[in-house]
Amino acid sequence: MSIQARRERERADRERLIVSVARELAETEGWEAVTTRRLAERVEYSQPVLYSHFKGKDAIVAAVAVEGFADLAAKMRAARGSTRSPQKALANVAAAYVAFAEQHPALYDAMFNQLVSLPFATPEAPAALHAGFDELRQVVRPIAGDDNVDLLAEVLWSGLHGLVSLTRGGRLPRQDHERRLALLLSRVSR
Amino acid sequence: MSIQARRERERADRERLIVSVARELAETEGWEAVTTRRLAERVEYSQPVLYSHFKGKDAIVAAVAVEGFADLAAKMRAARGSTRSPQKALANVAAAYVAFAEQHPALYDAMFNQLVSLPFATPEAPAALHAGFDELRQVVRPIAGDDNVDLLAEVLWSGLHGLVSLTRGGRLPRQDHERRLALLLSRVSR
DNA sequence: TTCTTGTTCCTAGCGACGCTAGATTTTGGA
DNA sequence: TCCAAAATCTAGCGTCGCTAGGAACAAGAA
Repeated sequence: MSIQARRERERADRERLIVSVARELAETEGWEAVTTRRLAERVEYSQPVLYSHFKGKDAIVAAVAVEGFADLAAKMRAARGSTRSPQKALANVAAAYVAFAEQHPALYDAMFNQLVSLPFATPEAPAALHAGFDELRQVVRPIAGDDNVDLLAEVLWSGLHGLVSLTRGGRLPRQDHERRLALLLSRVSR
Repeated sequence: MSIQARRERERADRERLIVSVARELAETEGWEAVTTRRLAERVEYSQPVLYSHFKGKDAIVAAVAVEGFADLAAKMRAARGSTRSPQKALANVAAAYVAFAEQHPALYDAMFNQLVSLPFATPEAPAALHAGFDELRQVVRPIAGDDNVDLLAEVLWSGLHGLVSLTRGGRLPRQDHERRLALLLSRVSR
């Protein structure tokens, strides 16, 4: 009995190890450096072990992405803090979102580009995902007026994501990034 | 003299053929089906001829993307037409943008996701790219107020791109797509 | 018309990828 | 101590982007 418990514990540890090594490798060298061979080598197991934990490479990327969503949600929560002014709260959370994307480009990639198959706008979506979206909802509520809060949160999210992803892809010059963000917020918030 | 001209003409034809076959293959079967082998087979040449035209596969994708930018710019231009009302013009152009992304997902992917190395926010950027951005500028000018027109055009672009790409990735439910778009426009345009 | 020279193009193959079948080692219990 | 089962590895499949080196071809000279 206890011995099986130990085995399960070890398996869970190894699974966490795989995910964190994948994440670290992606964050330091980019996703193109994350191959099943390299990953297996760093985890100090052979390739097939990866497939006893995850259905395929995509599933590993997905696991990393879920970590990313949790981190992002936490960052946004912290940024909102106990800010009184709705405008300030909005600005802080938006800035946190953008900063997260800039500081963790590979993670952000996994969350929004790499991956297509994570359940999202459904109840089965990871909790961290709902938590992150809730932050946007909170911060948007005071400025929604007659508009639907959920919809406005989604629109804000779209604006932030668009800004971030066009900038990261070189589509927008990095130069006026701050001004664009400020303009987006000022327009969205009236 | 004339014979070399013929050769150059044939080379140019073949290059166009490669790009259009790549585009067709991508649009019908997705980019993961566009391999250099399959492409070469459909063009009825061997793989290495691709590399005598393009530096690598990325360059072929880039060529397809440039076609995409031209098409998108044309669609937006047509949508604006001679619309009188600034609001209507904005709505039409935005709808055209979104429709293009929905009708040509693979093309849109090449333009905004697949590719990182196209020169963008610089003078060397393909003309079609400037043309497309100009459309946004035109349509945004009347609603800019005291704000910088270029910046507002970029913000609008970000919003549209965010909406499109989150929806396409399953991050936003397709259901209220229209309402989100309307909300984005109403917020941005005051 | 035949030969030579330079270009064009293809065959074959390299290293790396994600993934898996089957052999081998390790493990815990009889 | 031995055995069955579980865990793990070795080896390899098919595919990828890309390229070296040779074969086939065309154009000008003899």
